[in-house]
Amino acid sequence: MQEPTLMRLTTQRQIILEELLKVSSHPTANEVYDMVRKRLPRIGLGTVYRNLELMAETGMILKLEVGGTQKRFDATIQPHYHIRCLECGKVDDIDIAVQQDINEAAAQASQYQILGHHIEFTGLCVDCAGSDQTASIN
Amino acid sequence: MQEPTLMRLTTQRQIILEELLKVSSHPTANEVYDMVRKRLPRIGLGTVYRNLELMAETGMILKLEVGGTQKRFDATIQPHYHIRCLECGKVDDIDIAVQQDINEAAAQASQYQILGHHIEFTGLCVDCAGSDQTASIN
DNA sequence: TTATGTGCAAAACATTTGCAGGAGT
DNA sequence: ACTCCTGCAAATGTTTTGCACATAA
Repeated sequence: MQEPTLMRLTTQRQIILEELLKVSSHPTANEVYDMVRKRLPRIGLGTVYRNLELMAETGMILKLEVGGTQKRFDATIQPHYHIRCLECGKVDDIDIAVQQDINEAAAQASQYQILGHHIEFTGLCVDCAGSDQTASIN
Repeated sequence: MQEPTLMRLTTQRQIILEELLKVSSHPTANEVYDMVRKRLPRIGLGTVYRNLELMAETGMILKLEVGGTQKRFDATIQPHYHIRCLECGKVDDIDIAVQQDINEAAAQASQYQILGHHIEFTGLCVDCAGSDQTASIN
């Protein structure tokens, strides 16, 4: 008899989740690695990637596939949207109403089986809007 | 006196743009490379990357920062949204109305200077919805 | 003629993976 | 005990870059 495979509660996983819950900055895998390493100096980057991926698959956290070169992770799992600074790459939550109706519209406009959507705004954050050298891409 | 720097019309650029105009598949840089190489066998992948980036900066084409591991490029520059298959990674245009009002909402909800937004739907394409092994991430 | 662009190859990043030993249940 | 997980290091995949030569204007 095979029991269903369960995700073990390892120290590494606990601490990754704890650290992710502490911040609202949508860190990249490498930033999570840096945060976690302060408490678990011997953790490997591979472990961080594996666990972030696993936690995203099981719905404990969100993997943000926003623009830029790296994936980002978010412990806030309620549906919400993001805004990314084109200058410095920072990603913030943006509190506007979730467009519940557009999945329906999308279903009518395509052959796809719609599973969800994400809106990403782009712009300049307060810090970068001031120091005003025309935004670079990314 | 310095004339404004201009983008030279090289054979490579012409052909990259022509090939991109031929398709509606939002190819990755590597796919563009393959397409272009049939006509210009000695072109380098670096040249393709450099030119796609440059053409995106000047607004001739769109660089799509959608989910998945690679950036994609689109010769359709009118604002429009996309849908990505979670199973096979394909990206299609989706013809729903552009939400003109949400940039305004975003401006009120954040400190950012809003420059734009993009909506990415996720789901299963016709091919993948049929062969129904639970979608993998990406 | 000369600044800009190209091909090529190496470098730089981001992410994934194989494996031998370690730890949760 | 018996998997599943981890650290480490190597491999993979994507994009960028340095440089000597070529070419559009």
